Amino acid sequence: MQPAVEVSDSALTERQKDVLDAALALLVEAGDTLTMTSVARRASCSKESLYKWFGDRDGLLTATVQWQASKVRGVPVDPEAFGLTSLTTGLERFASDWLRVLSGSISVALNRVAVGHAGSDKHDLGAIVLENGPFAMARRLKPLLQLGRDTGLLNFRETDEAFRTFFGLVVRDVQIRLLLGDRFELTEAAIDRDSRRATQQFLALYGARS
Amino acid sequence: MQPAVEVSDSALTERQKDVLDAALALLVEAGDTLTMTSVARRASCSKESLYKWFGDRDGLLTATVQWQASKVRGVPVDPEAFGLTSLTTGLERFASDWLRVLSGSISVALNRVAVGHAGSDKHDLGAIVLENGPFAMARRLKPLLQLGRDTGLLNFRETDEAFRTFFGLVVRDVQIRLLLGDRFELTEAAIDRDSRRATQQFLALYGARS
DNA sequence: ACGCTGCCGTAACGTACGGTACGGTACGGC
DNA sequence: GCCGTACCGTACCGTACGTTACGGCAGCGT
Repeated sequence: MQPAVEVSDSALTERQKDVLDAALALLVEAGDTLTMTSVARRASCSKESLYKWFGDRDGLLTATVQWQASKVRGVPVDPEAFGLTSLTTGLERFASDWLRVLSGSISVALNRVAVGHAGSDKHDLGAIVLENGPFAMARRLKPLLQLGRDTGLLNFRETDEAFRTFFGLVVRDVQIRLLLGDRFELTEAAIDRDSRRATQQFLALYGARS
Repeated sequence: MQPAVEVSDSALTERQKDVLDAALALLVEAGDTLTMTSVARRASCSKESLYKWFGDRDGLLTATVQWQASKVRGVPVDPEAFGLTSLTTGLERFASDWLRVLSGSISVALNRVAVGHAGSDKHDLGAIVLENGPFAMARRLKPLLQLGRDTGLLNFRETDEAFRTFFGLVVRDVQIRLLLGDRFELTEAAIDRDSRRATQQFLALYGARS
C-alpha cells in the first residue's frame, strides 16, 4: 500500500523518466500551475499511474526536481598540470557553465517553483534545489580554490568566503532578475565576457600576485 | 461599477492601510496560500469590502506589495563634503541597509510570492518587486558612484557594470539561499562585517588609488 | 424619524483540481 | 484458453477557495 516515494536516482523506469520529462516541460511552460491532469495528458499516462508512482502532487514535483538534478551532475575540473593559466581557465569555465545553467529556462522554472514552496513543505523542494544548486556549486569549486591556495596562487582565509565572493562576482543580479521575470538576453558572448570579468576580479582580490 | 484598482500610493484610507498590513503579516506567515477569508478575518473586515477596494485577489496582492514598497522609500545618501571616507561610509551604509532589508522576513515573503507569480500575471508582481528592489537600489546608488568617479575616487567605464559588481559583492548567495528556505542567521555583526568587506573589495577593484 | 451610505459577518454559489474508482486493453506465465 | 499484472482513459467524489449576495447595524444628513 505504501507509495513508491523512493526516487533514489535510478529507481526509475524509462516510462517514468518520460513522465518526469513531460512534467519538466509543463513546469517550464506553466510554472506551478501545472495540474495532475495536464501531466497525465502530456505524458499520455493515467492519473492512477501518477499517484501509484509518485504518491501525490508533491511527490511528483519532488521527483521531477531530483530527476533534473540527476541530469546536471558532472562538469568536472581536472587537477592536472596546475598553474595560473589552468586556474584561470578553470574559474572561467566554471563561471560560464554556471551562468549558462542559471539562465536556462529549466533552471528558472525549477527555482521558481522551489522558491514558491520553500518553508512550508514536507518534501522541502527548496532544500533540494539548494542542495543541487548553490551547495553543489560550492562543493565542486572549493577543491579548485584550495588547490590554488596550496600552490600559492591564491590567498584567502576561509574557503567558504572566497567561494561566496566568486559566486557574487559571477551571478550578481542575474538570477534574481530572471526569477522576477525580467526579460534578459544572456547571449553566449555576454556569458563569455562576464565569466572572464568575474575571474579577473576574483584574481585581483584573492590572487597572491599583484 | 469599476473596481478601485487605483492604488497610487496615497489613495488609501487608513482602514485600507490596516487591511494591507494584515495581508502583509499573513503573507509572511503563510506565503502565497493566504486566502481572502483569512485576510478578512485577520483585518476584521468583510470580504465584500476587500473586493470593492481591491477588485480581486490579484489586486489585493498587488496593492499589498505596492504598499510595502511605499514604506521602504528613503534611505538617502547626502552628497556633501565628499571624500574617500564619505564615499566609503556611504557604500557601507548602503550595503548594510540593503542586507538588512533583504534578509527581513517581509522582503523574503514578498520576493517569494513575486517570484512565484512571475511571468504569468496580469498585474505582474515580479515587475513591481523588480522595480522596487534591484532597480530602485541601482537608482539610489548610481549617483554616489558617479560622484565618486567625478571626484576621481573611482574608476569605471559603465556605471551599470560598477553597480552590478557592487550588488554581487554585497548580496552574494544570501538572497537566493533565503528564498530557497535556507535557515540563515544574519546577525547585526555579520551585516556590518559583510558591508565593510564588500566595500573594501569594491574599492580594491574600482578605486583610483591602489 | 426616515432614508442613505458604508461596512461587517456570514451564508451561498460555482468551479477547478487533487485524489479515487472502475471499465477496457495488452501482455506474459502456465 | 485463463489468470494476474500493468497500464490507459475517463468518469466521479470531496473540498477548498474565489467570488457574489444578503441581512443587519451604525453614523449622518435632512
